[in-house]
Amino acid sequence: MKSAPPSAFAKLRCDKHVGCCGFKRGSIELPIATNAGQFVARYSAKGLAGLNFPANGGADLLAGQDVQQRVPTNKIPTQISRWHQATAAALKQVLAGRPAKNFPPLDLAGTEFQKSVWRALRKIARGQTKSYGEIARAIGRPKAVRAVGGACGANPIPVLIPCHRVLAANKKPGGFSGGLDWKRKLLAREGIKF
DNA sequence: TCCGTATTGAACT
DNA sequence: AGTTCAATACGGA
Repeated sequence: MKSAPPSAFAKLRCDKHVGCCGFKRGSIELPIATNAGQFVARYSAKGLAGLNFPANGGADLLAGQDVQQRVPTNKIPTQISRWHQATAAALKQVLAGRPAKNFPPLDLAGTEFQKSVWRALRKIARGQTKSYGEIARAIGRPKAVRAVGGACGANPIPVLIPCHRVLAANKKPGGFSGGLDWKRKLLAREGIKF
């Protein structure tokens, strides 16, 4: 038996109108089945633009207001399929506590400040942690400590951009957009105790 | 402009 | 060891 085709979930977001298939303005969402549930990846024409944790009651991301149209599997651009394979592989590696490689290109939408924070987050290796203050110093804004927390919370691609590796200065867990259980789980998989 | 925040460190019980 | 508090940068409304 073949696995279920992603077409049941693949949908096209379009800023313009129904039938806009150029993928220049819209984005497409694809599921990733893991042993921790079904994640949903969102792609723009430039790369991976978002990653959502498994929704408890169902795929809430797919119910977004701006979803205009389902996309048959064979209409998914081969480039996005390729990115999606890389995303799925990288996600599963991180969930297994292993370093991820072969990232898809990331299309990060945010302010310059947020993007600089996210860049700093990507430099935290598997199994290591940093504090919000350390991130603030790393980007040359030593006093923007709380703002770093805000940028972490606005991280559109959790897990792959490892915001879970940021703890408070006193080694308390801080917060996590996907819920602290996820943060603890991810850190535990990397052998980090706190 | 005002408000909330995934902070921090010091000064207190 | 827990609590309170001010300083602080940023982003959304």
